[in-house]
Amino acid sequence: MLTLQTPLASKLSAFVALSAPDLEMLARFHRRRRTFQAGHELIHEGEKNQSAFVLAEGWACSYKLLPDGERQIVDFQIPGDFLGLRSILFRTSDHSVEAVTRIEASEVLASDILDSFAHAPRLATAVLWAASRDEAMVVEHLVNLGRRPAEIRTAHFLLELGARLRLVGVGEAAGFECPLTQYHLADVLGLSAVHVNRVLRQLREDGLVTFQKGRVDFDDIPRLTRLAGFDPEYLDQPRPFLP
Amino acid sequence: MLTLQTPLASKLSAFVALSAPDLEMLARFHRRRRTFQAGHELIHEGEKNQSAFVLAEGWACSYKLLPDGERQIVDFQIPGDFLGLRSILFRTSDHSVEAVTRIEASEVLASDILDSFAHAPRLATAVLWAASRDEAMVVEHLVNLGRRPAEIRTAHFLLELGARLRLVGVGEAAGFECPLTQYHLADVLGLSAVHVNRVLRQLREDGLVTFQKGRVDFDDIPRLTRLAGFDPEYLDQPRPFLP
DNA sequence: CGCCTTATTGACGGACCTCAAGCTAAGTGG
DNA sequence: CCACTTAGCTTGAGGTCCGTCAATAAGGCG
Repeated sequence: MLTLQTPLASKLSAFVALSAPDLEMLARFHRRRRTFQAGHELIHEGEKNQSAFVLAEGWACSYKLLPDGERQIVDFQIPGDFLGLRSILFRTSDHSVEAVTRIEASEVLASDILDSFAHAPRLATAVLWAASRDEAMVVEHLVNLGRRPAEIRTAHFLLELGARLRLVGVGEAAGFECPLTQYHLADVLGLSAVHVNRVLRQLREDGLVTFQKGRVDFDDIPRLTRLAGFDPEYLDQPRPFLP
Repeated sequence: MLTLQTPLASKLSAFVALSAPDLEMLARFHRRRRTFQAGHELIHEGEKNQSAFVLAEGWACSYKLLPDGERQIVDFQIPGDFLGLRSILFRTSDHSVEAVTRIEASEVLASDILDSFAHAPRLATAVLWAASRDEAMVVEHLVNLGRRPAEIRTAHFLLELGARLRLVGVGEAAGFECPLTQYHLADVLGLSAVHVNRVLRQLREDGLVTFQKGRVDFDDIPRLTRLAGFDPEYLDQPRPFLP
């Protein structure tokens, strides 16, 4: 019997109870494991025939660059997340992905995905669910950028990141190790690095969160959650939907 | 032989050549056709067991409300688009959907989707592709909100909308009929209605776009496209990926 | 030690918001 | 036919959130 050895398998199993053949098919996603240095760009916006990856270890981020050189980070990826899944369904990738830390990731070929759809429908459903969950996070991020002021936006982002990490068993309720710089925060929050710095100071002095020295510490979770209007519903991993 | 009678079927066929059994399965998505008045809320954020729909006629929008009553529109949907696909994969819907105009839409049950995954893998692949294309639009929108100033943001949005409509055979290159109010624009662009009004005037006086009386007219497409940094690559419908 | 990345803080300006008032067009009922 | 309402659009004045520019620490790391 196959065990749930990978973060992806355990994530998908939270949605669909996967059979032995499903897990075997899923295991094919994890051949071709590779290591990349921090800062390496795995997927290049605008280029054709890009691969996808499954992240096994470390942090990555997906982003787009604008004509004037500015960058908008779309999301950060943590172990168990796909990298560049969209880029194998489109001819050319609509975004870039780079390693934030040193990472380990397995290359997934288009044929792996397509075969799984043809021969393991439950796995296919699970992949659609994972893609939908990613989209839900992007949507929440979009609301964050469109309608929340900088301080609330930052608080919301840090709470979401903490919740996501907890779901894959990283960090504690009170905080987590965080390899991001204030420039990463600026690029994901649509702010200038200078303003991010001021907002972080404000949040720290108000006794809400401390973002410092590679760690995020939640100093007052109830007050912070209320301030941010944070509701983790859209991240929830219920009992399997398909038993 | 089945013909491509619905906008959804023709959209999916641009990605995957669907067989007769695929099309038959897809036809099941279109039983239960219903009509809704403008302003009717079809899908309710936070409620359980919501349906999904396929939009056949008219415009809809998906959005989230914030605690202070503000609204962020995530996207507009036009014929051939799914409404609330994510809400049937999650226990509770993470967003709301309402009709912008009078619309016609067919209710899609979770079982319709799941059966199609089990018995029509090519159709399943096509649905994943459609979901990924929606996500690509949300991502571009996110970049718009995070990093583009109001005027460029507005220009980009109108160009994207025009391009999407052309792909389903609505409107012309020079413009399109548009049922949106300036309040809709404000909610989708993350701006105040007052500022939207000023930006539209600016764009009109600069001879770039005219948004007036239920129509959008592109007055200088090359200059507008350059201003917005608009590249429709992410919307492209190439020859079928799976022949 | 010298270099480069990251963090910090101040001064100043501008993009966008809020409040407020008034306009137009279309509908509704007397 | 006309008062009245309502939804949508328009414009001005004034304030604020956040960006840019600039300078200085404060660490990693060869």
